[in-house]
Amino acid sequence: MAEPTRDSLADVLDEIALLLELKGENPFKIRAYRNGAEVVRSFDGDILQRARDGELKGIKGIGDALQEKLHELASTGHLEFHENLKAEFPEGLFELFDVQGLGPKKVKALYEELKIASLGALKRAAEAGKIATLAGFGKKSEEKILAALAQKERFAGRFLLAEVAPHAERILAELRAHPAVSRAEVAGSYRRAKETVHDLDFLVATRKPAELTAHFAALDGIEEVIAHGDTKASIRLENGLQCDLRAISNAEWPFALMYFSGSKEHNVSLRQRALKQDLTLNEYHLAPVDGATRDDPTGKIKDEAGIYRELGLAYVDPALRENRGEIEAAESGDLPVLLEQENLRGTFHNHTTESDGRSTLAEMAAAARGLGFAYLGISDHSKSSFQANGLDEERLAAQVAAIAALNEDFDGFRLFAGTEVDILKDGSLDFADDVLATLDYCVASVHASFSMPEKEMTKRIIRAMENPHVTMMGHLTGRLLLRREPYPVNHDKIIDCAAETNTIIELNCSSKRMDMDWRWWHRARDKGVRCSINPDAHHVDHLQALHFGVRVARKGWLRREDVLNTLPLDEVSRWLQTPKDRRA
DNA sequence: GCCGTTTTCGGCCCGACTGTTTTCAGTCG
Repeated sequence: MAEPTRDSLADVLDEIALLLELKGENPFKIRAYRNGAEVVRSFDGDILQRARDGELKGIKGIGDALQEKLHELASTGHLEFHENLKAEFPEGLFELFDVQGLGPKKVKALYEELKIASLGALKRAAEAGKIATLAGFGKKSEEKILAALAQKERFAGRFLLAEVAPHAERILAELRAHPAVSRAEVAGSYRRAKETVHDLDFLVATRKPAELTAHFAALDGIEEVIAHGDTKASIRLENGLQCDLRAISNAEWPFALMYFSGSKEHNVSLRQRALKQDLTLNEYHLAPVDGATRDDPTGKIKDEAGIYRELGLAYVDPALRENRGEIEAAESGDLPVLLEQENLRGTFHNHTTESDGRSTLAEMAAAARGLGFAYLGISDHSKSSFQANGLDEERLAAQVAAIAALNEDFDGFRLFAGTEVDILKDGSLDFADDVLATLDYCVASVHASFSMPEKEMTKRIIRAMENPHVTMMGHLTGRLLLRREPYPVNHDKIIDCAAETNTIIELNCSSKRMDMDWRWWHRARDKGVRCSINPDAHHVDHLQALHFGVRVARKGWLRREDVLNTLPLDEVSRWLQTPKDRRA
């Protein structure tokens, strides 16, 4: 078995939860495993080492049983309890859970009654009409299973944040235009700025809910109406994106908006907090629990901030609602003042037609000025990236000269000459130091030899960051969302190295990257690592990605002062000219 | 399986929709 990691520990706990569900175990026990997985994922510290050392005492949500299991898992790489559970069911059974409408009870019935343990077997049984004969299933269930399987084949089921944005805005505008709607919003993971979303959750405040669900179910561009009731409807767009609508009253708005914005974990935490004050929180109200003598605050709450206030908390921005410390920070008054899009003064890491971009140097400069930026960093590929038409030393020198010539004519705007230099297999760079020294800055990225063990890849990247000419680390894990897994790196070590060497880590906000992942920024920030929000633009239109970059940066708790490209031109110029070991 | 300033036992967040039922279980969010 591969070396255990934080994620593999959490994944095993989640898998145990699923297996216990299949066995029909106590639902609260199942929840304890799920909760434990979440605690492991978001724990602030080296939980892997603590698990190895058997030092997990005192972590909320990890009791005696989970402590022992995590210790066994971290120190030996496997868990007997887990292995035994797994042995009770065939491997393929797990993929059945990905079919919409199938939960543990139905999967169990399909397996026990019809010996179905794979998507293929499920399809064959449905087509043969066998499923409709099962108790608890009927003709409709069988049709739904076939439809869900077809849908699964056509669409991955998740979408990039930037990809769904136009649909979200279009539908939102149509809902707001309806005369019976007083307020409308997109809630859910879209509002929380998750890098990928599974569906869009719309919320409207109206006195005529049934009219709105009907309006929603009749929108343009719908492939299928999945469900349509008096207060709730679900549709699927032609691109496969599922959209849900909830219609509620004006008075319920703040409660519903909070509820449907999630995350689920954030909401659960708030509910538990409410219960300590004898209050029950749901999508309709924040009211006294049965039998409590206290007053009902529901009527005086007009917005989400009012709910937080009633619970003794500062307002929590939707991007932070992931139950990763934001509630504690809201209680103690330590929530960050988050970065705003208008704080950005420029951006680094952009390509031109000189390598694999589709806009020229002059076009990129004009586009950046059009957005009101004071500077734009150009960083075309280096020679090893021959697939991307990377520049050699000679072409790079010519580009530096071309940039200098353009800068002659600018007033209050500047192009910075840089490179996106390849980090070679051994951690050395594709350009020699004396070449890098001729540039304003340097982004270093991995573009080849992805399949290395974590240790080696981490060493490779650290060696690059230790170079005095490397300003920032580009797309740290090389992931392509929904397409390519990240290569394994030790984030903790890289963050520590970035802090020590004053190397910036990029938040590459190309919609398919969003790399480094938002989950790591809070920790990086606390260690003093600075971020640069870069679109990795290969066309003038790609500069728009910065909008989503800012939203994801906010999700990573980043403030204006944590982000290099919020500095005005004179300060950022001075900063780049200061030798790396003397930069603040 | 976890947790505790009402508790070391008895709670654990909860409502809408669908389909298969004839009063409700399962799934989803």
